[in-house]
Amino acid sequence: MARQKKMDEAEMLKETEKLLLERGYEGFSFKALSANLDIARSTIYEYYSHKDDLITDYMFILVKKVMDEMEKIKSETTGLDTMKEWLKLFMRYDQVHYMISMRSQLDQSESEIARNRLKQMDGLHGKMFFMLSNQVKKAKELGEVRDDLPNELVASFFFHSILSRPANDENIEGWANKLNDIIENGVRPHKES
Amino acid sequence: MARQKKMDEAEMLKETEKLLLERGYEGFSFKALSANLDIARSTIYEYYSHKDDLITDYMFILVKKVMDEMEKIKSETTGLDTMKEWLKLFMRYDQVHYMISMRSQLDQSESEIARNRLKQMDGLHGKMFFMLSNQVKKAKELGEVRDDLPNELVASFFFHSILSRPANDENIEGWANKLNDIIENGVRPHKES
Amino acid sequence: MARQKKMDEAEMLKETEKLLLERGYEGFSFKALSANLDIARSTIYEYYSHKDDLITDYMFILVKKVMDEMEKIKSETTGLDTMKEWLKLFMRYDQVHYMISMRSQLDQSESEIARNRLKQMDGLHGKMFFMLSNQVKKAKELGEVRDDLPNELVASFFFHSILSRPANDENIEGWANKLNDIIENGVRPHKES
Amino acid sequence: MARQKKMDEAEMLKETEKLLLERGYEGFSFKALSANLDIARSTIYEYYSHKDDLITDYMFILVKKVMDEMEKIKSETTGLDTMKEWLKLFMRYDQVHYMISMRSQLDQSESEIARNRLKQMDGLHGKMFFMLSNQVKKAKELGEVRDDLPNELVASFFFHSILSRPANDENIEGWANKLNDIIENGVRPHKES
DNA sequence: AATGAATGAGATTTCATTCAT
DNA sequence: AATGAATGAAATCTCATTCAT
Repeated sequence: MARQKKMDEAEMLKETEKLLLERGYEGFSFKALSANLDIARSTIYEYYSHKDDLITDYMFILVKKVMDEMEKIKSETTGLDTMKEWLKLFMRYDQVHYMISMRSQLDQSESEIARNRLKQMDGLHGKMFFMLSNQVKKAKELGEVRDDLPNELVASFFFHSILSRPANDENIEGWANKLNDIIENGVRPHKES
Repeated sequence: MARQKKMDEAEMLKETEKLLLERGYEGFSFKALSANLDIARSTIYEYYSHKDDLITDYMFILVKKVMDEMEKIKSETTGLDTMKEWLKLFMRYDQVHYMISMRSQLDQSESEIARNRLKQMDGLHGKMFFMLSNQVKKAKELGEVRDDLPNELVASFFFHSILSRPANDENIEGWANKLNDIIENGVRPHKES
Repeated sequence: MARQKKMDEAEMLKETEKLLLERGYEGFSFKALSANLDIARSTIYEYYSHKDDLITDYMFILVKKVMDEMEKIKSETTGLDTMKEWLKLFMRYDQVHYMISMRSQLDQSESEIARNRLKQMDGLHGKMFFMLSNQVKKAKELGEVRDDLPNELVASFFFHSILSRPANDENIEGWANKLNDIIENGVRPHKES
Repeated sequence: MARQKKMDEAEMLKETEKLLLERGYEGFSFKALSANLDIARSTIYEYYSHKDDLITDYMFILVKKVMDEMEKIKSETTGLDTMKEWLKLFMRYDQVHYMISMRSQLDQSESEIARNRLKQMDGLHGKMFFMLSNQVKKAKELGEVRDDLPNELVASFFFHSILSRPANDENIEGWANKLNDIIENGVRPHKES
């Protein structure tokens, strides 16, 4: 995995993220990366022997970070509150959605290391969804979620809802609340109101 | 090999869609396309002189088709019912979401034709969101949607909700109903129930 | 040689000249030609089965035309007067110089017909220079040209002098006179004047 | 095959010249060049990212070299003597004429670098003609050139005269003298002789 | 550790040319 | 005669990757 070298690997991953977001998998190249980092192209190979190794490494670290923060949040909150905090977390890491859409292109990678890391990532991803679903289950037990809805569907709803961005990105907190509100209460006027 | 047989352009677009979904923008190549269609690579250039021309043509036709069906549905239904039918429509055309994520890579296309078609597409896309938002507004007037939610946010919710797929894709109709139910009523148990 | 067809072959050659002058041998293509003539690309093949056949045909006809006019002028004038009239002729057909510079690229043509026509052209070309040199010889006999100059060199001087164009192309006749004056009398002031 | 051995850029330009003279702009290809240099085609792209970049680089260097030698000659001679030495210089660099005829094909080059270098070249070219004309003016002041001839026309005559090659290329010096003699004194016998 | 140099494989694209109608 | 359709060959160019220093 080639960690802890002298060259600032964190910067390398940061720049990788930037390039991936800007240009997508196809536009991402060691040529561009080395130019942005102002190092020789061949130097990157001292750290990652394949393009896909770097990309999957970046992706894995990203998902891992999200997971870790999810765990932390889970230990501090309960029920739908946890879900709401997770929602905010997903907002902060909204690249994840883009990376997921990119993932499929890596499936046929020639690098075994990359393919292996993808499997690990899928594992994490699965775990993440399990956590989400499980939290829904707990919220149901607390009476916070309707019993007639499949856990996975509700979980997925929280995860994808952040794709609905308001035109003006102003207030993250307010946006999170709105999203959460819709998911919890729906768009119909409440009966009693 | 079948000289003189006029190429079936519909088939070409079909195969284009297939390849784009399978491999993404980067993986899509005239080489692969020509192999799948069993024609010479250069033959494709008789129809589309740039790779991006073909891709944007496919995308435009796709969005147009969705738009047309949206119009039709709109003329037959009202209020949230319209939204629900649109939801089902989005499910049938769920490639649209993938294509949207691909769109950004086409921005710097060297083909002017492609760039123009992208502009047209953006126009259609804008119109589509306007229709969605407008329908939300009408639903509000019918008292079907809470007044405190921004039209665009609700619209966007309908559009993106279909990304929440149940594990087992069995029952499209059932799934659509569930999604719609969540959006309309939220995941919390109703107070009175 | 496929002459006398219904399609206006003269127009085809005219357009060929235009394209060759505009874009050079490399830029000339049946694709562009057919577009300019508003006919199908394949139609051109009814007249010329190879690109180089058309080009060499055009060139040959051009050189032939110049030759014919040279002959005519020769029959009407004598000595340096003939040379002067030829000079004007070369001005009217100044494409010839461009075509000559293009000629070498055709040497390795795959079309035997084209290679043969090149040989014919070279023959004409040789004949043309023979006529020029011969006329110089006759002018010498008339005492109009210095005896110490090689005929070929003087001949060549007349032929190439038209490449010296005045900045403002205004007056062709005046220009011709100036050129002729320099060739005949040189740029030094005359001793007795 | 000789990895790591730094490419000799001078040799690259030499071979470029050879190919351009042999085959013209159209016949010139990186494939042929790489074969002649016994390197991989892609290696050339490490030095010049566009075909036209290489060609214009070569051309610019060529014109620059001629200019520099012109300047040197100018500082050592005066009047028509300078012109005569320049004439010999043009003979040594007679490729220049071929390159000029090629120039127009580069006008629509897609490479901005190439287009820029063309502009620089045009600048040099303009300067060169200015030097020529200016030298004619000085020769006039010395009484060596007739006052009734436009400077530019005389200048152009010197420049193009070298296209008149004697059949047998034997004696460069003798040829130069003949050309110069014609330009200075004309082809007519002198009155007093 | 880092890098300059070189390369091979492949992608996009253009055209001359053929052939059936 | 004329044309629509298809094709093969080649050219330009881009990169991931290797290797010697």
